[in-house]
Amino acid sequence: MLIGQYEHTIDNKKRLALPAKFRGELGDKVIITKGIDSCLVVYTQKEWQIMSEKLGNLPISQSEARSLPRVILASAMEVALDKLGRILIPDYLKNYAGLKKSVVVCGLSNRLEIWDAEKWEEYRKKAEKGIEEIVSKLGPLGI
Amino acid sequence: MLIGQYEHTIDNKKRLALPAKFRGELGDKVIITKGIDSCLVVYTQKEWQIMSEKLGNLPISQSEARSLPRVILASAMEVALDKLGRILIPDYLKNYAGLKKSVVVCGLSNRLEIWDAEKWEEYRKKAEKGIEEIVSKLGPLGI
DNA sequence: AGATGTAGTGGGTAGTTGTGGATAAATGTG
DNA sequence: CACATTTATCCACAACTACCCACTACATCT
Repeated sequence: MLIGQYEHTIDNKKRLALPAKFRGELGDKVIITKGIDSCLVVYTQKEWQIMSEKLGNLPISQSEARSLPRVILASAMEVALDKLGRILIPDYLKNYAGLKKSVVVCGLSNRLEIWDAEKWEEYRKKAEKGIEEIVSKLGPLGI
Repeated sequence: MLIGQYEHTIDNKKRLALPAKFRGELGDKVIITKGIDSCLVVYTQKEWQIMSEKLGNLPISQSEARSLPRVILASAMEVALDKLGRILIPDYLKNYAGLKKSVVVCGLSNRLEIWDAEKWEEYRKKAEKGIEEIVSKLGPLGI
């Protein structure tokens, strides 16, 4: 299971080292694409399979339902890990997520998300406030 | 059953020995994550499984559906116990809980909590006062 | 009380990881 | 076709981590 967060840097060749803990699960090729909230998403080949099937089976009546797979699929890229577990992030994705030097790689059980470090901090702070309420309600109920 | 509290120290390599009494139940890998009230929570792999399934079934809004797993999963870390039952506490968790050298490890039946020793003292004093009230309310309910 | 065993703490060493750079192949351009 | 710029492969360093073992304190047992 992919969990945890790691702060890594994109070097001057646009390379990003994926956390060593994840490598076993990731294999030697991954799919990287746009995520929601201006982050990037990294799927294993297997998870991508599942994901793209889901996207293909969306009801096509709504216009959003058509645009979502277009954006996600068209943005996707298969990238290989080099011998040291680094991937190359294409410019258009790097720009989309506003990645600078310092980024955060988060494990989300079946996929990774890549955030610009500052953006992540911001997002996390906001999200944690809302979540504490939810969790504190759930706590006594058995979690 | 994980019960009791132990005061342990984090050595200069960020290692924390988990109480020997708990080791059998914990196995060789645990999940450590943020808790409420600036403490850390340690789950066994099994308990984490249960926990994450519950999270999946929460009735929540769209934006929460994204932020909740992000924050919860990203905050968590799978850490292995070394041969002497110690775990390595990642920096971001150590900072979150304000852990210094001396910490308190509490058993809470299905999980552990890790507190900075001073914070725990403070919290305990406050909580014990409140408990009298709570108990007096719960008493008639059969606890 | 002394011996024995276990637990908590501390440290040394070897291996791994993250980062940066060097060199070779590939691509595009004038 | 030659050149410049980009892309890929390889290697080097420093920092960190994992693994191993040693020491001390406390508890237990004889």
